[in-house]
Amino acid sequence: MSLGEVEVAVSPQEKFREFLQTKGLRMTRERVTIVEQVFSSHEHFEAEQLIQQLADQNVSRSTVYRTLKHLEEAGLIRKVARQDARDVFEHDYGYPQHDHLICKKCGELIEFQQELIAQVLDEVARKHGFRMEGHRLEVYGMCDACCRPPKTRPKKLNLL
Amino acid sequence: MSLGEVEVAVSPQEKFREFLQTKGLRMTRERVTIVEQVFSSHEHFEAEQLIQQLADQNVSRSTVYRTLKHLEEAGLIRKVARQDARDVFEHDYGYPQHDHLICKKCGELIEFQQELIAQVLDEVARKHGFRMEGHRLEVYGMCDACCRPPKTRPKKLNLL
DNA sequence: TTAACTGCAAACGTTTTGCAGGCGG
DNA sequence: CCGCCTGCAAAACGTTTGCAGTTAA
Repeated sequence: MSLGEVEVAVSPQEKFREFLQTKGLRMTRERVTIVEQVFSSHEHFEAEQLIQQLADQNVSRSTVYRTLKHLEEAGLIRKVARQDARDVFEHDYGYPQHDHLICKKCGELIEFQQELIAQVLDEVARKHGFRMEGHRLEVYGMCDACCRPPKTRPKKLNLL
Repeated sequence: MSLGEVEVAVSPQEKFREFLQTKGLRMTRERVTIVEQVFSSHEHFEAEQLIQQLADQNVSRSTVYRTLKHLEEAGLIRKVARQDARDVFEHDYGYPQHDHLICKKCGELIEFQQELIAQVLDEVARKHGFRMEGHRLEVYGMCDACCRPPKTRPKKLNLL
């Protein structure tokens, strides 16, 4: 499934390097490592997670937080929700615009795309003379799996 | 229901008292005071604000936080956004469903109503077998006022 | 009476920052 | 060589909690 990716002309690494240059900042070993880890999968992630994964590569907590901030400013990632007291991030580069259904029970984030929403928001913004830069839409509730009573799902894994 | 008013049969105080009773909790002087303050205006507010306003009425920080949690559970208020690191609340009782434009510069929250959004979300949720309980939509950008650079008096456009 | 409530201060978990030394450009 | 970068530890932040005395019902 590694194929079929969106056509990103420039890799996240390159994109980040460009951003850093325009800001007079530098590409370091730590930053390369972080970008690598962040873009190694399309999963949502939290700072703490990243810190764990990078622990054996000698990247400190502070550097992770500092770099996440830069990545966000560079438009490579974005905060997508808050789970408990932690920020949840996801890719914002080479990834189509979408929003999330958030299960209050199991915490799962389900992505969905809905062209109409962006259109409606454009219209609303225009009406208010508001220069829209982005949005965050979190839909709360309970996911399909968590809705079903336990007894109807005896968890058969016949296909293993 | 009274003339012209929204159809709120019961006052926030009463509503809260009912909620507390069903939970085996009590209506105290502090809780009355807090509900009073919270519903004295329709403005958005933060915990810290409330704490300041209630300081001279001998309501402690802990009690404010604890009561906000109950008010939220009672459906009287809801978290509407995050500003910096703080939760922003607003009334959720006797107040129509709406979302917000949030100015990144001055922090202003502009409310808007858009029937279509709820409809779209209903549809999306159904498609995913998701039981929607609510949503939070924050639109980021810059408000009309902040978009115009010269603030107090429009200076002449002496282009350099 | 008795369980819930309160204020206080200490605790909490996440994120930020000051610092002294290290290194990219 | 300048000044951005790093790890560390400590601080900061909003929020929560343990406690012991207080109070609603």
